[in-house]
Amino acid sequence: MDRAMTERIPEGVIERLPAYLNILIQLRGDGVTTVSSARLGELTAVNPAQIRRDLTHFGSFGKRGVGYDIAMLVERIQRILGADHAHRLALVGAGNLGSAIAGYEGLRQHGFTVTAIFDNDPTKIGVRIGEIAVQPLEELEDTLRGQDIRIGIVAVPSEAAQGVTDRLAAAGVRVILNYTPVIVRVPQGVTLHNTDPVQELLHTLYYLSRREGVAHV
Amino acid sequence: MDRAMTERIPEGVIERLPAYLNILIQLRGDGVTTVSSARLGELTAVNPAQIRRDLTHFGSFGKRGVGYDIAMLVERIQRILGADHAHRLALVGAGNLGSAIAGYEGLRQHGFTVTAIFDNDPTKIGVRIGEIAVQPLEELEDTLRGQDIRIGIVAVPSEAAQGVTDRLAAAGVRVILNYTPVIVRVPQGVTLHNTDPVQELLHTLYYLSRREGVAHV
DNA sequence: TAACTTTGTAACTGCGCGTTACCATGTCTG
DNA sequence: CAGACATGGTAACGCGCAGTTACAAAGTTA
Repeated sequence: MDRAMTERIPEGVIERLPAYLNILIQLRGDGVTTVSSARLGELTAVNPAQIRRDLTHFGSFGKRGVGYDIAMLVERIQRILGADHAHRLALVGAGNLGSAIAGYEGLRQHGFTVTAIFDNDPTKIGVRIGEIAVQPLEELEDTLRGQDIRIGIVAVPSEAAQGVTDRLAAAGVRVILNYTPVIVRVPQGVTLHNTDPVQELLHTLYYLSRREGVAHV
Repeated sequence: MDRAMTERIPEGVIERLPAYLNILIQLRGDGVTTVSSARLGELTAVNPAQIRRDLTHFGSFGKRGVGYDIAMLVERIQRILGADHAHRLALVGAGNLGSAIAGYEGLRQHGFTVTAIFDNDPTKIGVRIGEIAVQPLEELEDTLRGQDIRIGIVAVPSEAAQGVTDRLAAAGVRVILNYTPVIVRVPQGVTLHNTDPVQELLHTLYYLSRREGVAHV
């Protein structure tokens, strides 16, 4: 309990927790109730000992001779990540990518709800995506102040990325997911996460040209 | 250059190369011709010494007292990654996400061209996305055999992910990008890359709750 | 020529990861 | 009930990568 407050948690651990959670939720959906670190290791491609050690950073959740209770572990990981309560998202950009994000099933599953969508294309204003009507970009600040939104997603053309990011940060957003390939700057205290599909493609491309039979997961 | 064949390149290096490339192409677009490791380090948030050392794995590209010639460095990195020639992509799933991927500007910039799009929704067959008409899923194998496609993108609903992956792999695809949250299996020799936006969200969420002192675990 | 800039590279450190090992604790079988 | 078996918790070790510092070599500029 207190360990996470005092002890420094390695970055890699925090990166793996969502992967564990993802698999655990799938297993729970299949009606499985317990899982061993060995089995979880197969499913996530993580060393079983590593999984056990990762979890001990936050306490001791398993039962020896049995494994981990999936429902309980899901709850614990969600609590660790802060995914045990709902989070509102603001989405900027109502194009194909924005629509894809807004309609993404997985978001709701983890308690994320897109509650505001912005675009500066007049033809898109008022259009409903899911249950949310697209608002003009000018209303961004007022809307975000009214609601309590701390997470923003940038899915606009590259040239608009920095401007949108600045406005989100100024409006109190604390986490920004950038889906454009440009590097944007954020003020201190704002967490930025970049997701560029092309960079991932280029990365895997290296191994394609090497054609090494070694599996790369 | 030959070193890359004999020497083992650390995984981290391969991950950073696309980031360098991305910035370099942006700089080139701005008309800049040379860049120092210090400047490139600022723009990519990577330590300058690390950049220099990364590049020495593949040879010595810089000029002392000057820096790196951007046009040359772009070419070299592209060659290292295998992005110096065109790659055809097959896209499965013509929904919002698929459309976003097919229309993504950054793909063409790096020599990627979506040359086939598949979907099993009858209302989507024949619809053009960009210049490509959506084909029924049944034609996947024949189309891929005809063209020489080694990269596939899976942007379908979760329940269809494994099936589509299997068919792509069987049709000779060597690199698969999975945009669904489910874990799919691939045969030996096929490189799999998973991109789940929700997992990235959950990851950043951890730091959001820490900063705000929310109780946990 | 002299001062300055920047790369290439070596050396050192810290640390996360993978692995091994072993005990504690639970289940299962006969 | 007793013993065999399965599994988590935890410690210890080694490896390799990242970050840093340092500095000589090579080029530029004045």
